[in-house]
Amino acid sequence: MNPVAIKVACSNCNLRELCMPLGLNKEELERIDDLVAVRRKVLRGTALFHNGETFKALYAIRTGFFKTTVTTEDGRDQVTGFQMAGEIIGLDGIVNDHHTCDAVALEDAEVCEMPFHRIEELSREVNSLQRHVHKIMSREIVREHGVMLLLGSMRAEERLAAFLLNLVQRLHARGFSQSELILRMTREEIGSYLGLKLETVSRTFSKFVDDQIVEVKQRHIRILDTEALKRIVNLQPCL
Amino acid sequence: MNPVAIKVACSNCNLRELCMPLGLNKEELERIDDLVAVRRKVLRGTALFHNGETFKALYAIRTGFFKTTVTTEDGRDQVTGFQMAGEIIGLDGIVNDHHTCDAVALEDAEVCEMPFHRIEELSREVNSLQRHVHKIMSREIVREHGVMLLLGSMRAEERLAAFLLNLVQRLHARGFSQSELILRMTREEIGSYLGLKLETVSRTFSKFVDDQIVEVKQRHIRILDTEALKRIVNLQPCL
DNA sequence: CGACACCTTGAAGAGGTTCAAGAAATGTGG
DNA sequence: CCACATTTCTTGAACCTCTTCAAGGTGTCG
Repeated sequence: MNPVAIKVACSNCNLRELCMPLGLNKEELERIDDLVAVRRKVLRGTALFHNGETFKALYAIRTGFFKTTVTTEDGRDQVTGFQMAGEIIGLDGIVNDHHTCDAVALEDAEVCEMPFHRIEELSREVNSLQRHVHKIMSREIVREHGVMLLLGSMRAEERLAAFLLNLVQRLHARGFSQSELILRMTREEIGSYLGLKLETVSRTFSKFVDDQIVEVKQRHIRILDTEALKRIVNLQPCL
Repeated sequence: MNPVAIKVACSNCNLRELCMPLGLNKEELERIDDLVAVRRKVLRGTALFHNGETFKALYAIRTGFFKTTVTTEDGRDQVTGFQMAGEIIGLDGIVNDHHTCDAVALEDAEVCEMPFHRIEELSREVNSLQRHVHKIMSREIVREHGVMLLLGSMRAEERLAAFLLNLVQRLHARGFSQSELILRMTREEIGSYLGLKLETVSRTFSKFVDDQIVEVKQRHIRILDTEALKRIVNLQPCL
């Protein structure tokens, strides 16, 4: 665990608008640069942090793709989210000074490590940073409400449709295609996130292919009919 | 919508240790008193705030019991949590300046309304308050991870057992019995929270009664065998 | 006391899981 | 670069858990 460390600057980072507040003046921007202690590379399959580890920093993803998972005493685990460039991970560690989930890179990744004590210091002085931190945490709470809704009340097809729409929407916001994507995770990981078994995920993909809603070649997905996916998500169960 | 408003002080509130940071000096305590704009009474069955309403404040529950729910376009809704005295609600509204869920009182309640701009102001100056706000939000994120685990990977009995253990533990922390509790919510609301139908909740209660794990008289629950509940939650599915 | 909301229980049915086998892709070492 | 091992994905069939539909019971409140 000796990460490659490179000194960097937010002020000329092209992801700034994703992970940092807008409308900062020059001086504030320079101070924000000091937030990032180091950049760290995280190889595919390795963890950025583990459940139980001491919490020291939040991480802004520069490149790559992560999953976060929680685990029960008896070894079951649940994927709680997939994170991509510009998103922040590590918020779970703040409460008890220890992380309560694992963050694992699903492809080679690079993150900006921002020591939390510095975030707290600086956000006392830069109001827009304070506001930003609050919004990021609130956004995560709201996202999780959505996942609870999905897990609590949707059927397999609805879950997978919602999942695909969400992924493609976030990718599109980052300049990628609205209709094509490459899944960075296995069927099993999708299933864990959606509360389904991997076979069910696979079968549901196959059903979507039959219905000509998507094309699936392994992890390469092409969405043929976005509207159909939206209809599936919003579909009233029966009446 | 013209709530009963009473001016109050945190400094002599017996719930202070639940909703406010510890170890404040006299001056800080006095300033924190100014956080609470008003107290508001919320009658059973009425909402403290609604989905879509402008976000202005966080609320600390003084007395009573709430549920929060999110709703889909097509009208399905999901209970995202039950909140009791000393807990904070409203965090969902920070991201977009609008609430994204409903908070409804399940029994007559009283809350302390804390305008969020004041919280932000004061937490720039009182470090322990800043830290406290961060922890509250992080705690909510971690709680929701737990719910995702429950919804994504547990079976009906495990869900209900986990639910009862969680409720009774929180009640115990507030000085109530470790073994007796009165449910403030219907079977349907429990079911919504746990991703089950009300009939399944009812049947699972009945099974627990058969197994002499609990006594159930409507909403009055007596836990006879806490260990059994814990075993059910931690039970490995098969192997 | 009667209306209404809430809860329980039964029987039938559906959706998802489990188990199993095979195919396709990926990685590894010679 | 190819053969082989490994991981990942797909598909089928049987099974099981939870849901749905239905009816009746219990409790509460005007």
